[in-house]
Amino acid sequence: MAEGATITGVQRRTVAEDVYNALKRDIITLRHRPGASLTEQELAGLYGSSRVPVREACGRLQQDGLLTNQPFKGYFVNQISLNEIGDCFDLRLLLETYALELAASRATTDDLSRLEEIAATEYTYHDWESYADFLDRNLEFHIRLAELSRNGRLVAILRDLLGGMQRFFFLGLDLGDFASEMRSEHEQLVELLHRRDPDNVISCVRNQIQSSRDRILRALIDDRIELPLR
Amino acid sequence: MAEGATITGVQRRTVAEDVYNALKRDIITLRHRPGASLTEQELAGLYGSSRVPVREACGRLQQDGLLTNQPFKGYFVNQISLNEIGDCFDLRLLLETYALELAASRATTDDLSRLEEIAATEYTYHDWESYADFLDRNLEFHIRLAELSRNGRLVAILRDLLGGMQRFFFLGLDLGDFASEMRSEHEQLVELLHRRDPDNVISCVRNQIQSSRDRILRALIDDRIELPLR
DNA sequence: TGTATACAAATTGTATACGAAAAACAACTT
DNA sequence: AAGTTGTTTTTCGTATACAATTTGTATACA
Repeated sequence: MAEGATITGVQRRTVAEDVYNALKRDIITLRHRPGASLTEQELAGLYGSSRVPVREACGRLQQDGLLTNQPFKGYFVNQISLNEIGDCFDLRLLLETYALELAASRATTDDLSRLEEIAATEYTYHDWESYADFLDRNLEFHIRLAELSRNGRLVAILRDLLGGMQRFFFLGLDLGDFASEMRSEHEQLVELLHRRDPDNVISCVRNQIQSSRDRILRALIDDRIELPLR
Repeated sequence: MAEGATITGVQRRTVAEDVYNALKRDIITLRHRPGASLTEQELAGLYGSSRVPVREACGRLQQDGLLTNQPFKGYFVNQISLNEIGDCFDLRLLLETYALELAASRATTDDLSRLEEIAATEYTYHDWESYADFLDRNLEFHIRLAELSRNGRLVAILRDLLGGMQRFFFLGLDLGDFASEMRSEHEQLVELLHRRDPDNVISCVRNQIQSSRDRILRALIDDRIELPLR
């Protein structure tokens, strides 16, 4: 869901879709800074389309929690606040552990094999271009993981939540080279699922989420970006 | 969030907003049956606007999980499946108990007083028109309750989830006269929050959600609507 | 100087027209 | 009768033009 025009999984190339992806990426990679003001006209110029596809893209980004519309003033890139980061991570913990609890009992060996293939994803430290790609694949991994819960609505919610958090994750990546660390975290999770070890799966994902949160908070404290404290 | 054009809480009347609300209500009250096919043109005619606001409305309803778009075929009202009902209720249990857990420790006496005012909402048995209004106010109550958690993202998720479940709730209402029962359930919850009794708050809401689920499943078994079994 | 008012500018909201892509259908071939 | 091809119809996607609404500004007046 929230994936635009789809034909049973195949995505049609539409201008609105392109604008959505491009704009989203630019927000996530902080090319558009939190608080920045963007008008439809401006965006239409920037991304080479008319205002109609821009409107559609902005509408979706509003639901993604990345943009806010102020009538007759324009769109504004949502601020990143410590509160919001905390809220999101609390929810991520709640929902992702729940998903894995279900997955541990419902996933087949086949499912897990398929998952292994995309667990192996890394990025190149200091290569900003690779960050965005990594974030996409990392998101896909977590979504596939969630899909093992066999609860479609849960997957949709997690997709939205994690999608909205990509911007946070981006902050954490440049802080240090965690590429291989994160990769082995992925593989460890799949391994534990293979062993049908629900308790350890839960505590494992819990630790991973905590360390992800810590990475990001450390990046913020390192003054990598100025942000409102509440 | 997900509330269309807003000026600090005040909602502007826009055609797209009207179409969204009207169409949503018609889907929730089953005026558009699950599986029904709707084209943009058709909807524009039905709701007296051009296709542009219809597109926007349908886009939002897709994210709400009420519509699906099949390119070049039209929009289709999503089916109601037992699986989906189960999934949604599982999530509701998880998220709403979590929200109340937070609320129990974070809500002020003032918050609770304000909540009491909207807890008292009923519907008139067999008066279908009153059902939709009741569902709206009931949703508002649960959202306000969730807001006491002070986790804005959680509120947004619950708004989407419960919003998408309105159609299920609708089914349950006509099964019997639960108006006063639901009202006292609301009041009981607020009462327990007042007493700062977290454990009982949780078990209370758990019971209420269970009985809500049972009502709906009973309505379905009573063959009130034909639906796919998986 | 302060305030009210009228006007101009900026921005979004909506309708409409046109084009592209897919689906539905019919005619044709084998 | 089945499959294939070509045409028509349907439906969506996009650009553009215009209307509605708000904001900001300048001006007149007290």
